[in-house]
Amino acid sequence: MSNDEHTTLPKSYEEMVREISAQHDSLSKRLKQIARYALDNPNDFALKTIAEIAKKAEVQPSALVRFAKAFGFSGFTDVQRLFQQRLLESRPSYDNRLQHLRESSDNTPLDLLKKFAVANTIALEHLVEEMPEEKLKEAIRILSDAETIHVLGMRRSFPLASMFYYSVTKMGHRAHLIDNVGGMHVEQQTNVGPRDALIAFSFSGYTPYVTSAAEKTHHGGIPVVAITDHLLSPLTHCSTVCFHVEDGAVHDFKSLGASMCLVQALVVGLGAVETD
Amino acid sequence: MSNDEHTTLPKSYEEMVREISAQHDSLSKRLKQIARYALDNPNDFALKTIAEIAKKAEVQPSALVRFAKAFGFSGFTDVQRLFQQRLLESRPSYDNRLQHLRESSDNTPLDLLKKFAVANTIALEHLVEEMPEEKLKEAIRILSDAETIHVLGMRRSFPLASMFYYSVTKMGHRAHLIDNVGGMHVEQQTNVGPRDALIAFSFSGYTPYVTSAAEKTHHGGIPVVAITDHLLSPLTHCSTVCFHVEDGAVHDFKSLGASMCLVQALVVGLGAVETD
DNA sequence: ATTACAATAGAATTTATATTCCAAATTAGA
DNA sequence: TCTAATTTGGAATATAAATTCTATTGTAAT
Repeated sequence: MSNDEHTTLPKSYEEMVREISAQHDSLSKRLKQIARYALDNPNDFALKTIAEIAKKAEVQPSALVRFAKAFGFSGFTDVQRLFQQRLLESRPSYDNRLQHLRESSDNTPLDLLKKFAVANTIALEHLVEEMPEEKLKEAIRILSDAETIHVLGMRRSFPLASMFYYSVTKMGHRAHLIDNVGGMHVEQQTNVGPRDALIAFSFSGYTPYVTSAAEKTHHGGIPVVAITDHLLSPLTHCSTVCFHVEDGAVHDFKSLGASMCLVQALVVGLGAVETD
Repeated sequence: MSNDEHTTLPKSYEEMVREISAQHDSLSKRLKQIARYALDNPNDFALKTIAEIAKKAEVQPSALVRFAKAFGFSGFTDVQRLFQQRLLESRPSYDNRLQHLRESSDNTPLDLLKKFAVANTIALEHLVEEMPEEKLKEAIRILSDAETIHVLGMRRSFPLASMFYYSVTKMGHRAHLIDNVGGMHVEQQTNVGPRDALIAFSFSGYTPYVTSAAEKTHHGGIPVVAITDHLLSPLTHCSTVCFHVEDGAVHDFKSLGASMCLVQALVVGLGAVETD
């Protein structure tokens, strides 16, 4: 009659999550929808009534019951109990882990992760505080006016460049990534036309080619938006708008969190302008 | 007839507790009994039914309703909601902050920047809290044992892949970026040998090739470290270790801050192991 | 295209849960 | 001690929620 359980029925929230993720592929469309909702909104699953959950998840109440049965339960109530358990387990008291972290000298992987997270968070705060609104607007105006945006960033900056390129093309803007494939950066760069713009990323190492490319473009009267790490960076004086982003570092490894954030803001800001 | 409320009715668990302790002396015997039970077993009050609570507290169900009314509520259900809130408060819901953020008013460039910064910060907190130490260690062990680390990530994930590649080679580890230049990803992938490892990045779009490459590698008995965005991602089941990172998003544009952070932690962790 | 099968929505039903009510018990004041 | 007011227990009721059932829709195979 009903679903034969190929598997033992979950006894805890964790088991349930594991089971959901394991069975997910073999579930029907509606049941998948519920599975996703469960994982994304475990609190609702714990406290709301079937009717409420059904409404929010945009399914029928009966579908929730079927969901429960698909995992071997006798009804949804049993599933709900599992999700309630989760609320009871571990209510971690809020510690001042930021402070504690800085003092800790360990370098276990988890410690490193925490340090990077803190470094990034601080960098993000800085970024927002130091950012003059005018600069952002100006940069977006430049990029928006460009027929094609040429994107340049090597080595450490390449992830930023490729991300900008991906996002901005996704938004429908014409762009070109100077990736130096085949060592053809010179050829790639001669493509920059008078109605275009260049966005250049360069950090501490300052790959010479990036600097010289920005210089040449800037002197040619083509607008350059630069993202770099220091006022004394070579890009400061060969760009129309220059952002100085201090990314957090741990053991000399810069984390690009803040720069990424800026890139995204530029791209989305660009999108907002262009759909007006 | 009924209890005139000398006081405004509680809006939160904390207010309720304060009210209970304030009124306690003026309550009847049975109601005192219930008050004590409520303070000692707030979890029961949040999750059990009236009948169950009544039984455990050795009172009549109706007494619980009277208790609620004594504090100005229309029924016990309202009291229960307050006690449920408490369970939710202890796990601050990121969703709420994000939600609030998305709905917030303006979309000036500076606003967008702020939104991304907050979204990233939240994602970072999340990342750290949810990360099991074992997973990190396991991943680092796998990568460290590999003769060559093959790095795979397309489209949106390409920035992550290229960053991992850059950092890890900088540290002196042998690595190979599957960048699909010249459409040669198939050829690039056949290079993965039995003593190597694969690290794969894939998010929501789940570029099919990345999935299939991970599958093939995994089934070939070669260790796979995956970084993806959801438990239901196709990578979950074709990887030796799988990280689920929820990056913040604004206007559907995911910011890679948290993923970047994880990448850096992996790389530096790897460096720490290898210099031992 | 046709059939067989599985999945689904929504109404109908059953079950459970909360609330009300009132008679009985308790307490306080005279 | 007697009376009136208050509190209490527990059955009766009303309300809400979960579950089942069925007609309908969707889907895959022939």
